Amino acid sequence: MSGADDRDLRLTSLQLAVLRVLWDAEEATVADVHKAMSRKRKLAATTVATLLKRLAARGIVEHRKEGRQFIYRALVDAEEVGRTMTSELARDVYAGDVPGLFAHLLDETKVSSADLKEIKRLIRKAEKDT
Amino acid sequence: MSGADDRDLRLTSLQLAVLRVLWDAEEATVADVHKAMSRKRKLAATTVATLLKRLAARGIVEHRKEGRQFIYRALVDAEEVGRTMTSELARDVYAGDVPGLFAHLLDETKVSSADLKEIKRLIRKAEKDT
DNA sequence: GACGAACTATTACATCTGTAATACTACATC
DNA sequence: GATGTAGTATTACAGATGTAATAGTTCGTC
Repeated sequence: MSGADDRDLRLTSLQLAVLRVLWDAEEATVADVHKAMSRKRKLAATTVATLLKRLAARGIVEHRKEGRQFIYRALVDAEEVGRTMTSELARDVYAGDVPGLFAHLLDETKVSSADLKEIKRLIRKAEKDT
Repeated sequence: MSGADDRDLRLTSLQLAVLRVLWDAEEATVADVHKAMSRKRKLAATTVATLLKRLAARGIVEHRKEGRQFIYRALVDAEEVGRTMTSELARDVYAGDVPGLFAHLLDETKVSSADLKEIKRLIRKAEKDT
């Protein structure tokens, strides 16, 4: 769900990294997010707090207060963001040439044969309900 | 070719719109780009000039002078940009879950059956040279 | 009830982006 | 050679982003 609101879902790599933590954890404090991200990027805790606050201002996440700390949770799901950004990529970079996008996908990110199998299943499904 | 340079290929929608003109036309003046874009976005000619100049500063395009005007051409091809941005999307949004990305692709952008056919061909090819 | 610790809020600042107005320059024409 | 004109160069400015330091607030503990 989380609706087809009007929020702008153009998100940067860093913002997505923050969101990922929330997607994985459902709810998290600033400290939690900071910790979870620390493996990949070493940012000051206040930086993470700023990022979360900005995302909150955009309606991408929200928080409730518990004691003196904030518990954040995402207001958009990965589904939504994925769909949006994928369509934009297809439109902006591939001028709508979806097979072209797909070709790159196959080519660049090395897709495992298990993945290929899964993808073929998806195609059969798509063919059915055309 | 156009090499695995160190240029940052993170490009916005607007920047890609400019690039698209150059990709389609091989070479173009500011006026050409302005005109080509005008169907979609009405920008001042100086705005387009600014965009091109900034892209040039980033090494994404280059220009040569002819008379008093500049002839621009892209220094990166669509291939390159597409690959880069697709991998980033897969990494950042899908945490590397390529079938997930693909599922969205099938689901959201309505893929024609011709495209599905083409995609299946690509898969067979990928399976072969695994 | 004073103090440090744990948190959030405020402020900072350089860079990039979108958008364009204005200033400058050189060529064609009268 | 003065002038309009077609182009580029310079300057502007607000909003977003990455990054964080510092300031303020509130518990828990002596």
